[in-house]
Amino acid sequence: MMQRKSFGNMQCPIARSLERVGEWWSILILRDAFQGLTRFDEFQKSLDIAPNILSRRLNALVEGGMLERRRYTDHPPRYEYVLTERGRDFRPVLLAMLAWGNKHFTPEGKAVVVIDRKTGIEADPVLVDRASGRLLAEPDFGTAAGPAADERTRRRHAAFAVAREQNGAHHV
Amino acid sequence: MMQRKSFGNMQCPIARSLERVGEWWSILILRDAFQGLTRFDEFQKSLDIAPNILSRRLNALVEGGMLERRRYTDHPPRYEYVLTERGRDFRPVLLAMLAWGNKHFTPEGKAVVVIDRKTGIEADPVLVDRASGRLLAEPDFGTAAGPAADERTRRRHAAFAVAREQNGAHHV
DNA sequence: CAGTATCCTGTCCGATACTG
DNA sequence: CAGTATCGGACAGGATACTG
Repeated sequence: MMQRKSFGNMQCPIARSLERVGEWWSILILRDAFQGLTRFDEFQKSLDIAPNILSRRLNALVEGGMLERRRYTDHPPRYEYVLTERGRDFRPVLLAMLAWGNKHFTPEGKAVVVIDRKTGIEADPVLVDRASGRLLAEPDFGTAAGPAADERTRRRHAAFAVAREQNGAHHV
Repeated sequence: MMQRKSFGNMQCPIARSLERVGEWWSILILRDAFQGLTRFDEFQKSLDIAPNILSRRLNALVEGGMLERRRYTDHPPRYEYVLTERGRDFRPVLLAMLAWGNKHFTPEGKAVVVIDRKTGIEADPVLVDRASGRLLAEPDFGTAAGPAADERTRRRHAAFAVAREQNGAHHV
């Protein structure tokens, strides 16, 4: 009945992202890819995942454009899986999840942290606006219907859209 | 056999986060909660989700500490679901996913954007280190085994751990 | 309005065996 | 080493009916 993954308003970029990385393993595979893993059996050992499942997820990630399958030796033909630009762009999501997990699900302390590779000093990942450097926090920042929004999306974001259109200086 | 969600190295904060929000709907429900939705039927209409499934996911989110179930009227007893601090802290993940989706999966243009609510100007979400404000990008920043890392985690991050322990100024 | 109760289906995943 | 092929189980999710 469900022809393919389809969740509510498919215009939503979050829902679209989930179409690509919604499966459990996908995100962990990408995480490992950022660790530098590229080969089938590296992923398999790291994740302790059944080979058929790994194959399936890897192919899905390749098809989704997050990984590229590249032959690294000719005979026998051997392939490695490397992050594409799209895959690398997923990194902020991963780090945001890492920060969230570190804050809320590590009663025994942090097992993995983000560090400055030169100094070894731990970093504290926060999301900001690139131009202004301001923290992307409520209530200063919110979401709004974008230029390509359809009716339904626009209705969802009515309150913000108003503020945006007026482009005024009063708070909502 | 699989008693509960368990993926490879469960020390990893990303894997732990996935335990809580790994199901497809969970993230979309949180997204809607940030839109201000609080009531059962609001979620249901917005997501076009079966009521039993919504009930299941909502309860899981409450149990996981992301949402709080709060009685807002006594007779008849009515409840609303509001974000807890843990739930609100998930926002950067959502916005990072939004940014990723906007960059890669919107051939027709952006349907939803992050804006400054006062000015209506679109923001460009990027992840930085809170203290230094520096972009958390490769190769300057990476992940490393934290203080609570077990053997396996430490081995995974061997290269980075070295840099961290030496705390030196040379690059890896 | 805010769910619960049933029943059913899809598919993600695990286990295992096998191949170039 | 790098996968494919097959089988089976668990569970997320869908459809629908029903209740206070």
